[in-house]
Amino acid sequence: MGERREIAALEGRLVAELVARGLRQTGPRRVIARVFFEAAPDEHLGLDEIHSRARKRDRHIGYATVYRTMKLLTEVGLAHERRFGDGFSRYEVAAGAAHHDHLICSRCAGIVEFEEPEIEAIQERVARRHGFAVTSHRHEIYGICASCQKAEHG
Amino acid sequence: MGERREIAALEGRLVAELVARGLRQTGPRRVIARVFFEAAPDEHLGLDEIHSRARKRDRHIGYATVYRTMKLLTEVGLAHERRFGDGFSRYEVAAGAAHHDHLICSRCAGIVEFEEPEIEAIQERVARRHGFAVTSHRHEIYGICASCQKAEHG
DNA sequence: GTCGCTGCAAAACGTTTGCATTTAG
DNA sequence: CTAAATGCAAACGTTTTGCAGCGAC
Repeated sequence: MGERREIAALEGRLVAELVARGLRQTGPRRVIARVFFEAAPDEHLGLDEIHSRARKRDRHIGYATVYRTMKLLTEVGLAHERRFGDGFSRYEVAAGAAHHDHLICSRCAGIVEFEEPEIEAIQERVARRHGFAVTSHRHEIYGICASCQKAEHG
Repeated sequence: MGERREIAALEGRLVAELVARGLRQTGPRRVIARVFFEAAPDEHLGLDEIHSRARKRDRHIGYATVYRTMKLLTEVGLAHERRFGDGFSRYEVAAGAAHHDHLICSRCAGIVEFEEPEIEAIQERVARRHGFAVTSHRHEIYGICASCQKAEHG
């Protein structure tokens, strides 16, 4: 699997960004970034979760450092901050490539990602019609997932 | 203009809901609902703004009452709560009819609404493919609006 | 030795709730 | 009269910041 390779690549990009900005490579940063990069692509971790996972590797890491590191990762384009309806921010690895959106189950909070180039195209057209230059977008579909639908009939 | 009529209609729906639920018609509720219903369709007021407008008509209205009234309006389906990226909730009159989404200018925070049935259709298809029963969605396109683009070249 | 980074604790933020009082029905 | 609604102030949960000490370079 290319997983290892991809994480290494992400870490490489981070190091490059740090150097380019005259910032330092530190233990906490490395741990937090790695926890984040290693998360399953559909986990969408919140600060709390990242913090607790990071602590398993270095007990001293503080919440504020997680916050600041994720902010940094977002600024350099390695992370995307998402705000679903549940009150806190979640982060996902910025897919260098295709953008994707989310299907969110209102019952079990499960999240499925999807890509739909056709929607992206239409959306680009809509924006142009209104004179907007698109920088990003967010598209979330809320509903009840298959397994929760089944459970409901029980 | 049908504006007056429409506000009256919305107020009527609210009264009907209140009666149906055994709730009371009170001064503060009337004022808050009216402020909300009278807002321009693209204003997307936050609690703060609704509160301050309501206070202009009744100095005694408290923030908590605005909060609870907007929650009520949301529950009975007369308001939709929106959370854009700016940290607080905004409300808009629930268009009984067609759903619409938002184009948001990252520079001036201006908001333009749009409807795109084609996107809705595709999205329905995507959800079905994943076994989801759609209940709602949110689609926001972020970018720079025409006038901010011009300003930028200045 | 710098200057950035860290952890802690505390502030800030919008949202939400407990409670004593007021008021619609 | 009674239960619902109100305003205030305080509690919440999360995000953000101030600061003294620590550590990368």
